[in-house]
Amino acid sequence: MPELPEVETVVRGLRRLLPGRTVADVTLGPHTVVRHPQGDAFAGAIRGRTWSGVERRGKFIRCRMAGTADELIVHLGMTGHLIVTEAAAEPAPHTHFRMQLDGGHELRFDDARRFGRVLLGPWDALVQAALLPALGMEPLGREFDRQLFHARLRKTERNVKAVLLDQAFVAGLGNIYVDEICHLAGVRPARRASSLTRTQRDALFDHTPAVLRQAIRNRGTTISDYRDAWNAEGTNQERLLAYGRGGLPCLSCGTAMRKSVVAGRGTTHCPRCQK
DNA sequence: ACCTACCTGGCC
DNA sequence: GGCCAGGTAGGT
Repeated sequence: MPELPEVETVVRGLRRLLPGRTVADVTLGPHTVVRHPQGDAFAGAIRGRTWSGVERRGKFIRCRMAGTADELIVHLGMTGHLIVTEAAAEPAPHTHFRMQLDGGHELRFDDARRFGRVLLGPWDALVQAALLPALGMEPLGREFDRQLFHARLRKTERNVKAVLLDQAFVAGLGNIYVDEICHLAGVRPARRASSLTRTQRDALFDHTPAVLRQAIRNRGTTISDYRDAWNAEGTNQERLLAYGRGGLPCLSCGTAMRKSVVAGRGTTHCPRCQK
């Protein structure tokens, strides 16, 4: 479900409440969505702690706690929700943890498909232990580097879609926004990356942050499941040009958009505008 | 560098 | 009943 703009919107929502709140108690559901640490250590390390800040890295949410290098790390998978709510509110189905906060709120995680992941620990140590993946460039950060982008695309035999979906290359892109980026850049997702012109690579590089920033302004894309930290839907689905528009006319040229499978994912492109 | 599996729910 | 879905990991 959630890609970088949705995760960023959740993070901004959490920042409005979490910092300064203390965790009075932690309740875990029957399913083991917590990957690390196992057993009671997870709840024990969080109970009594006070949240300091909330950050995003790729599609991961990082909730920092005062006085420790440990942080709560949440990946929403396809259907996960990290939500702040009144403590009295009925929990959503498939709620996997609840954290009672001072002031009458709870931080809750629910995830029907259980593709999400929850970990606790220092970020770098978890990467070292291979419990977290090493992530590539942040597309909205200063480190998003044009030269590196060109070099990587030039040398791989994979298709453009697979490369852009690779979290070890650029962190945070997913199926929706890769289709949008390719459409705006005029590039077929199935194109072998090494066959692109310099101009096409530049267009992909330039449209990546633009597409993500627009989606963040629109508080994310809600197709069905996605909600932010305050259970609100996004509006970016009203602005999508490619994703979900198979068979519909291209908004640039009117040609019917084509749906296919690229890199194992449903993919939509305009056969006329995208080369 | 590909597959397939992992889950549930919604839609045809 | 079968197919599809915004996510990754793990095996080939």
